[in-house]
Amino acid sequence: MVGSGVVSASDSESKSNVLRKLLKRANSYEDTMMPFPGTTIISQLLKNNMAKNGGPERGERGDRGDRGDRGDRGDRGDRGDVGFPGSGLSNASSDAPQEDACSNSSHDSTPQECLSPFGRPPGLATFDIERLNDEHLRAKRARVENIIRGMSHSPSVVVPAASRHEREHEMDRDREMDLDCAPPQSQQQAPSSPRGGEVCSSSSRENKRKQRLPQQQQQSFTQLVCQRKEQKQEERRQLKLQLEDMQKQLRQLQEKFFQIYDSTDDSEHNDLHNDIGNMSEDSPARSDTGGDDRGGDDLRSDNEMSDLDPGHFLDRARALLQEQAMLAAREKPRREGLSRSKGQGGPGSSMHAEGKQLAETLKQELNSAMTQVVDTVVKVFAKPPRPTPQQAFPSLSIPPERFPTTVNGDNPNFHTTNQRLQCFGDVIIPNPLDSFTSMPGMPGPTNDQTEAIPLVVRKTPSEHHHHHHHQSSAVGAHGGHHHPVLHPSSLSASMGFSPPSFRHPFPLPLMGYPFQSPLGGPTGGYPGKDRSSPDSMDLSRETTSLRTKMASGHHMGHHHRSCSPAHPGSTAEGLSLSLIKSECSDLQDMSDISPYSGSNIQEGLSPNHLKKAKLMFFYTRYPSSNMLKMFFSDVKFNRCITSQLIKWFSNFREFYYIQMEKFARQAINDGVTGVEELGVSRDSELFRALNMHYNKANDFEVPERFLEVAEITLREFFNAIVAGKDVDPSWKKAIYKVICKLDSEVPEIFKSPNCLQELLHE
DNA sequence: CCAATCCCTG
DNA sequence: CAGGGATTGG
Repeated sequence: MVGSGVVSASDSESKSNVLRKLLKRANSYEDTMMPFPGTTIISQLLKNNMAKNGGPERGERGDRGDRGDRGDRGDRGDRGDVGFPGSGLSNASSDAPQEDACSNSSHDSTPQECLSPFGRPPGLATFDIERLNDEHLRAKRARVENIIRGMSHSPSVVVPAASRHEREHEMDRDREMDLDCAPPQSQQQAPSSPRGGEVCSSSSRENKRKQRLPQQQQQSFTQLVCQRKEQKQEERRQLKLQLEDMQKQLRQLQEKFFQIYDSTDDSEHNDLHNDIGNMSEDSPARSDTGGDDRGGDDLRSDNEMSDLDPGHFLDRARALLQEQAMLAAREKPRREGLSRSKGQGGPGSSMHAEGKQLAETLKQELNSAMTQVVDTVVKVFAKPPRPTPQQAFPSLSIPPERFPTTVNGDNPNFHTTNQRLQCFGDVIIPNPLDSFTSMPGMPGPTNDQTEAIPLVVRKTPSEHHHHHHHQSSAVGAHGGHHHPVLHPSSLSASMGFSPPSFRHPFPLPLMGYPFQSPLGGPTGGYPGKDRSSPDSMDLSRETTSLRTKMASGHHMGHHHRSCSPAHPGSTAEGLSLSLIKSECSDLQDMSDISPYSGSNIQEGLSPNHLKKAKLMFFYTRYPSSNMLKMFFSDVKFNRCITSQLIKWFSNFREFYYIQMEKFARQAINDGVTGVEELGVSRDSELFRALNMHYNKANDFEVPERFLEVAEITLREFFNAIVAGKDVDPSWKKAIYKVICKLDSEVPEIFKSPNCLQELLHE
């Protein structure tokens, strides 16, 4: 567990780092910082500030996230199935991608960037003016920024940011592989459910979180209550840790700020410290040991924050930055000719006064913001654990006689703990079992009835527009449902128990494919990743998509109750955590109530998916199912979806080869004698035919490699026909074998659910 | 046995 | 493209 000792240690470390970083300001700091989940809001804001200032880091963005993450498909057999599910993920650092795989490298709309919790505030445009001639201020701001950065990396994080980021990648890869290879989980039977296939079941992996189970587990019912209480306290403790970190950072920011502006008014300084100290009276060290019976404390400030949400907080912070900018701009003319280095030696008094004023404002704003954050967090945990009238914790509803006696030899605590944890930490993964049942080779009752369901779900244009609206506005500051500060990914990042799915949302495809919903159905089983996009917390989007799915539902007729309106009070809470919690309980209910809910609301493949698949065909003719899962990570994969995608590519190939054969024969009929005369260029008939099919709108630049492959294929056919091999009924198979080795890497951008927009926009 | 593919049809 | 039967390979 992250103890206070760790915090202080990294704290001192950060301070020393600060000095070093002040000296050598790395241009690339944005890269390392951007994807760091623990980045605080302050540093985010400051970073945005810097970006607006036109820092040199602008050009480096495209590099991020474009690294060919995967490679090594050469040895894949002519059958696409590598049999090793994780193979597509395994070679993180290997080969440089092939030439065309880089065609999108300069594209700078990586998922990470979309994740930036808030857009550039329009008000900061004033920076553009001063940016031209105010070197001093920029340098100053840069220093502040560096300070922040130094601090933001340290608290409660023992691992250096960079390696840590890498490690999370690794972990997730492992997790995915585990997921794929995992043996069938013991399907747990909820007492109320006639068939238990989709009832809440957590893999033991997700149970890594400290399982401190008391010894007297025989006191089943009351014991469970106690455990839950402890869990809650544990989480609260973690949150407080995080809070303290933020406070620490704030304090350091204050100090550095004073240094920079040479404002050495100690009284105010101390005031602020006192304020912060007051706020953090619930110190983590204390709650670590004590921990019980402190709910009253947490409730104390509930009423102060009725209208509070992180959006508000962001607004305030943004206003703060604007204020800073204004002050600095006014200050600029006076500072002309002043000594540039103003470490501790006091420059002019006017500057002093203004700096002081600025410091005052900053402190106030920071203070209030901090207070709000604290209150918000506290409120979350003061919130009753059962937000919905339905049963949020199925473990509690299990008849008591079930656990005390170890029936069938399995540990009763396993179930209950899992279920409980699922409702707590792993709330983002509503039903992990669903991920399992969707894997190939996983026999599951939930898959059976999906067989005959039409797979392409066509949404109405209005709904489409709706989604777009949400997407575009999601980046903005309309702060209702976006909670960058307390977003799970940033929260859990510094917590000890981060549930797997909270981690590293960045390099992975985000949710929100134009027609698709982020969180899928009630069990929303994505293949174990990418569900931490801020958008995925968007309540209205979620409900919309649910509604969409049900409206378009092809007589999936199993009546699950509508879950759209079923987030009581979530918006009022304005916090993703609570939102998730309530959502979890809802999902829990779904699985408990409706035996078919597991695969009932399935995500169909939209026309856009088809389009994307066609474009992908330009790169890969024989994608493995695992590859497809990776590139269509926004669909809930089950047997049908997989089959359909594979069928698509099979159809693509069919058409492709038919064209090849046709044109080869045509060439022969035209008197072509040698393959040298056969070429495939962008204006050849063959290419036009192919492009017509896979890229009808011609809005995608077909990679050069595809032309080469097409040419090779054409020549293969030509040679085979000329050689008279076509008498053999299976003469094409040899050609297939050749062609299947010519697949190239699909650019990373295709993993993004929004890749169509990004690809076709260029 | 199952997944992937081929082949054909509509 | 989708469905469906046949085939193949693990």
